[in-house]
Parts: sequence; structure tokens; C-alpha cells
Amino acid sequence: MESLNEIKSLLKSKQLRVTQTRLAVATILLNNKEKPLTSEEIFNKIQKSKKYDCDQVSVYRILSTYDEIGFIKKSNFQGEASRYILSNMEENNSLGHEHYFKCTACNYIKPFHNCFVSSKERELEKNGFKNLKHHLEITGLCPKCAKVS
Amino acid sequence: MESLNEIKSLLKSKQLRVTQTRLAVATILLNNKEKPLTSEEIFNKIQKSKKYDCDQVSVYRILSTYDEIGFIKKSNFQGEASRYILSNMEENNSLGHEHYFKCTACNYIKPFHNCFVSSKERELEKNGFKNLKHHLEITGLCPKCAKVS
DNA sequence: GTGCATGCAAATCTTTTGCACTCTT
DNA sequence: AAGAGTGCAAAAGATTTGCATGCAC
Repeated sequence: MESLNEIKSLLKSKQLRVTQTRLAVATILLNNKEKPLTSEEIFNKIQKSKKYDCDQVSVYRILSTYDEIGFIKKSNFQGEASRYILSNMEENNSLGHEHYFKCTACNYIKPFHNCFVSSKERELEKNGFKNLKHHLEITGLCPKCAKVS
Repeated sequence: MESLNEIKSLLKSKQLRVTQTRLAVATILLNNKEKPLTSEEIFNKIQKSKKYDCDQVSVYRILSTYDEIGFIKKSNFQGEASRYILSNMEENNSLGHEHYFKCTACNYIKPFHNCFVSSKERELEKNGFKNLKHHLEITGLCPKCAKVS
């Protein structure tokens, strides 16, 4: 749970207040580093934990703030509410790596941690493009669902 | 305009009716092969042409149908309404190629026509994944906006 | 004529906004 | 005490759904 201190420091460094609600949202995100969650899922997990009560709107506002300060990354998957996951701070300055597979049958989401888009980005940069980021989503059937169908 | 016959045949082959509204939507899509359009943009273009009048809801329903039969491809760009573009039928069976750059300043959208994700997909297929498709979106500043900023 | 497609109205779902109140600093 | 954050209600935007009518076949 030491990572909670990271977000506390980050908030302070941005002159943002360290509130219970912001910590509650951060805690959920820290406990779900492997899968991007929707605002609603985060809200439900906070409620379920019964440690703290808040409004869904606050979750939206906090996620928006966290996205702005680079604590999390927002992704829009096809036909679904936006999903949020911790941005891997250390790697942020080298190669992007926000790639996902999503199973169209069971909604299983699997992130990939190696990046194969950066070469394309460098090519674009040579042609005058700047500040490039990317989002890659691969959909299909995961091994379990592929067997059943 | 000969391509309109393609969608007519496709509709018939799927036991779907060839209606004026469906042809109007198809015409707009055929005239905009280079850029994915939103449902609203398609609707507006139909109105603007004044050749035909229809309801926005019908456009949604038709786009949904066209997506199901593989005539078009639907993409969700960050924070925007879904966009639709003709799926390149010929290439559909070989390599996917639905890649886009979107300028965060002027909303310019540029598709890429070569694919560099398929190798990753083949790797996944070896591990039991199936029916893989992908959507890649690169965002940043296009050359024009990069100069200004 | 039959039933798929459409138009219209209304519902749904996600996200945003306004405003008064509350808690961090 | 000041004002950033929050809760609540309501708005906004995109998309879907129900149902009666109309058009393709």
C-alpha cells in the first residue's frame, strides 16, 4: 500500500487536496493494476468495500483529474464506458505500451506490456507530427471462449 | 458510382431490402472512403444533398446493419461519437489495416493503409485466441498544428 | 398482401454541469 | 477563514427501443 503515498505526493505537488474520496479511488486503481476499470466499476468497488461512501459524479471528476495529472490512462473500448488504469509512470518517458486485447464473448481484458507502435510514431515525427500517443485495441475470442464456440 | 451495385448485391445476398435510405447512407460512405464519419456527419450530408430526407435514427440502424454484414467498420475515437468507414472488402481476408492518426488540435483524421499489428495477432492465435480484429488510434499534433503551437 | 424498414417519441446510458454545502489546508 | 471538493439534481450527448405506419418484395 506504499504506493498510496505516491498519489499523495503527486496531488500535493500539483496543489491538489488529499481527500478521502481521492484516496478511495486511488486505492481501487492500485488494487487493479492489471485491468482497466470503468467509472462505474470503480464506484461499485468503493461502495462494496464499505470503508467509504461517495457519489458516482465525484468518481468521474476524480478520474478526470487523475488523467490530467498523468496518474492514470483513459481508454475507450468499442461500445463501452471508458476504462481507466494506472499509467506506468516509470515507463512513461520511454516507449508507450497501452495495448489491450478484449474478448468479445466474455469481456476479458488482457494488457500487453511491449510496444510495437513506436517505430510508426517515429516515422510520423520525421514528417512533422508531434506529441504522439496511441491506443491499440485487439478484439476477438480469448482461448477459453474460442474453445466453447 | 458502380460501387453502389456492390452494396445492392450484398444486401440482397443477406435477404435485406434495398431501400432509398440504405442507398443514401451507402452513397455518403462511398464518397468518403478516406475518412471515417460519425452518424451525425452522415445524416447531415444526406440532408445537405437534398436528394433524400430521412431520420437520424434510421442512419443509426442502417450503420448498425452495415457493420454486421461487414460493409463498414465502426471505430470509437477517444471522447467522440463512433465513426464509420467502408471496410476494404478485398483486403479483409488478408491483413487488417484499420489504423488512424487523429490530431488533437484540429481533429484531422488520417488513416494508415499498412498494417503492423498482424504479427502480434498471429502470435496470439498460436496461444489459442481467435477471430482477431484490431483498432489502432494514434493521437497528437498534425504537421500544420505542430507548427503553430 | 406480408413483413421488413422507417419515423417519431421516448427511454437508456454515459458523462458533464450548476450550485449550495463541506472539508482540507 | 478561504476556496477546493463533494453531493445532489438536472442537463447534455450518443445511441437504443417501442410502436404504428409505409414501402420493398
